[in-house]
Amino acid sequence: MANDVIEPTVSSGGARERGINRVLQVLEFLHARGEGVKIGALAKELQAPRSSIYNLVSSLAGAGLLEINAADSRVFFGKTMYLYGLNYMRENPLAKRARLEVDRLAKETGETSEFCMLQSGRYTIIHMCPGSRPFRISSAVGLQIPIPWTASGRLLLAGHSPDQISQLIHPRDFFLPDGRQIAIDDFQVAIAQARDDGYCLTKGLIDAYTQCLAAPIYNADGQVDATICLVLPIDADEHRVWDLRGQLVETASRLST
Amino acid sequence: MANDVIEPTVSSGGARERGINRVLQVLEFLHARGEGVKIGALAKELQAPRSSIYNLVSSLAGAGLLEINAADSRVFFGKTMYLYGLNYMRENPLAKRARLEVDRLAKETGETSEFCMLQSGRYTIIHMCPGSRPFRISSAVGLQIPIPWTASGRLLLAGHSPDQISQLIHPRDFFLPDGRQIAIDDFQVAIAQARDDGYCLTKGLIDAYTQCLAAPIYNADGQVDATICLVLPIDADEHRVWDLRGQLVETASRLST
DNA sequence: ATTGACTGTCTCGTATATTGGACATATGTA
DNA sequence: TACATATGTCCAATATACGAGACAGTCAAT
Repeated sequence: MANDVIEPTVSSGGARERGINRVLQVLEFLHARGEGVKIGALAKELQAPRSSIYNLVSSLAGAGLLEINAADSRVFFGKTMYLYGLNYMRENPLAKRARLEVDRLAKETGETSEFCMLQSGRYTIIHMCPGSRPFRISSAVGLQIPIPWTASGRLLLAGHSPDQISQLIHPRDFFLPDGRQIAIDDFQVAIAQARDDGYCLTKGLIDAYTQCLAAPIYNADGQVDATICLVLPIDADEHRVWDLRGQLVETASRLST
Repeated sequence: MANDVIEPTVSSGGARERGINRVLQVLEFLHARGEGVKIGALAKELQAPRSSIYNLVSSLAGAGLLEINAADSRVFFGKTMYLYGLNYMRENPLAKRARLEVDRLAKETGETSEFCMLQSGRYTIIHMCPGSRPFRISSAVGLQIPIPWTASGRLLLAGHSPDQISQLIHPRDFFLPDGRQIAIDDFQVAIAQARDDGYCLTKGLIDAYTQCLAAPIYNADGQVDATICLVLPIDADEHRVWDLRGQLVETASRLST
């Protein structure tokens, strides 16, 4: 009674999933894996009955949401998933508008420009338009990056309490690619700062040669729903960065509802 | 007994669907509809129990595959669907290569260029790159067009028997936008012709001002898996069309396994 | 104020989707 | 050749997801 522990979501052993949750498990796993997986391996990795996965995959493959490679019988996303997914970009009011603005920004500034959101607790690039520099930043649509590594991440967490933030982010994500560690306290301060400033600039975080400039897009409730950001070379002229900041914030506020 | 009718797939009333099939039903419906639908309407249109649809939608929305518009609570595809779908383009060997070739063709020829496949029995534009003409053909990725209206459609049906073809295509699809009807016999002949020629050219079918040039992509079994096609103005120089035909066929055969 | 239509949430009995296991083939390796 | 491991398909038993309906709340029209 003194310690009336809440059960950690699932009682014991392996989370037993059925029905639609199995479907979601499979899709999530394939997305995380990023390449085709054999059905057997899929069942093993998900700790699910082989027969269940066979049934499930053949249903999804029948609809074209998954495809089974004829050569090596690996399972991966199919063209129906692609076509369904395009509906999001075509119809979602925010995504639709943001895409146009991002493309415009990239064209006008010559810098790589991105539209980002949280997707199932992960920082995700929804749309990106490469800049015109010969050495391009390696970034891509669909890429998921640890939240603390990014300027956009700081803004996207603005509405969350420190506790939520600590829980949301895996400790390993506080280590940058080069091994440096971001102190969690500094991070919390940076988030508050970014919220108050209405933009965020991070220098040399993911790599030493770039700085990222991000601005928040608010939804009707005043929550940060998404961000747009520019990826700039670390030695960009300070006045120009300040000017770009203005453009970015202006664009973001136009995208806010 | 004289009229021992085969039961129309499901005994009585409405096709009773459960589990994963319900999921597929919902997604298919939303895709066909092309815009957000209220949950209640969704249940009504699918003739499904309201409570089932509520459960299903909230599961899918929880995963981000669907999203519920906060303002008017309409349901439509979500960003997770978009991100999952991108995996298809990123990883599918054929789609990946075809996209590059289509972009190249459009750039080199200045004409609208498309990559097409059958998706659940419907002719679908998987990727498109607009040409440089001032008056663009209105075509878009994800667009589904009645098979008989297109040059690609003729090639995609190459492997099917006349019976299969008749069954696959809805009678209404033999009527062109302007009301003209395509005779089914002529259509069958055109398919055989296209198969033998290894390409297909149709003039003024969808509209009077364009002709379409398509070439088949074969899979390992020698079946037509997909096509690439060019959309040209109806008065294009004949020699140029012949030259483009060569380029197109050559590109398609490079894409064939 | 009354009516009707719709939304979102919940409960409980039961039709059925899921599953463990069996089977026949295929692939690989000592 | 024999042995081990994986694939794809099928089946019967049963745990459970689904569906009918109840309920409270919202909105518009009369």
